[in-house]
Amino acid sequence: MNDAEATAATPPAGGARDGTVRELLKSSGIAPTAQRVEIARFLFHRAQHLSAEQLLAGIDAAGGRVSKATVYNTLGLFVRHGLLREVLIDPERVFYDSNTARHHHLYNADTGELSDISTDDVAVQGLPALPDSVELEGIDLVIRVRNRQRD
Amino acid sequence: MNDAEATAATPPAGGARDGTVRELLKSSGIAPTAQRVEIARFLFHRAQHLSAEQLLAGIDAAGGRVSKATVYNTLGLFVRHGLLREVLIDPERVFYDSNTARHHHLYNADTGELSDISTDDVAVQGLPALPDSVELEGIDLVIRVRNRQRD
DNA sequence: TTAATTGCAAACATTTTGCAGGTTC
DNA sequence: GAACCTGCAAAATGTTTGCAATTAA
Repeated sequence: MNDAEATAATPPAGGARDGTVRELLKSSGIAPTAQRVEIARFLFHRAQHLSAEQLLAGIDAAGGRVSKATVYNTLGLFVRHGLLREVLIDPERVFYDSNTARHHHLYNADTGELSDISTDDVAVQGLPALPDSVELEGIDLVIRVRNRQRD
Repeated sequence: MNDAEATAATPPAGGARDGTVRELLKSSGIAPTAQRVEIARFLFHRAQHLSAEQLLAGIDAAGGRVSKATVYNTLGLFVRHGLLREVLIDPERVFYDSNTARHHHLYNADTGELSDISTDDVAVQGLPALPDSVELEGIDLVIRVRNRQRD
């Protein structure tokens, strides 16, 4: 029910905009089809957090024409290729973060507002030594807050 | 498809076991119905991470008789009363952590194994000053790893 | 006996899938 | 023209809800 909205903090990882998007995709080993370019343009224009539905609606509103299946396919593809980061904050839906630089999140459960926190401000201390059998995939830090006043 | 399994690290928050569960519920302002006691016994017997489905299956296997609706109702109730903590790690389903003491998580995306990390080992440094309008609800730190070797 | 709780089944929302038609190199 | 993509609609989850029957204080 909450509307998670992006609060840009740092520029998009790839720094890709407009025509450059095609290059970004190619250099990531992704065939730059019309739909993928459309989606990438929308996503990487600025750092933001979007659900699949929000993305689809946004592209629609911008006059784009991409099917739901392709949106899901493409989001998964971008995540696998490291262009996008999944953010699991709301059990109802997955959010996709077009800022892939290392950073953390501040989430207001009441407003649904999701904002970035730089690792300069908040850091994780004392990472455990990982067994040789595994490798670090990522560190997800979410600071959850809510508006003051009890139920 | 992964099976998230618990790796106990610290004893259950309430330290409740057997008959004491009834007291735990009462002192939390929860009417101790047969089903809730059943669920609480199962959950708080030890620190663990369970999905709703796993909980239901576990109770079933133990000879208990609780409906799916009641499982979901009760999990939500326990979370609202602070007896349980939601863990959002897998977009497919919510996990519930019966260890409500402050701690972090280590998640192996390949095996689905989820284990606790003490705040003595890994700590978050430099919490931002929060505006007066909000209060801290919690800090979720997940260290994601996967087995070595590429796709 | 009045309010709260349970269980069933149906309803929901998000995400995935099968497959026919298109596109690309 | 062979492999890959797209879009539609249907299917597959996990979770919630409506409501009648049951239980509890």
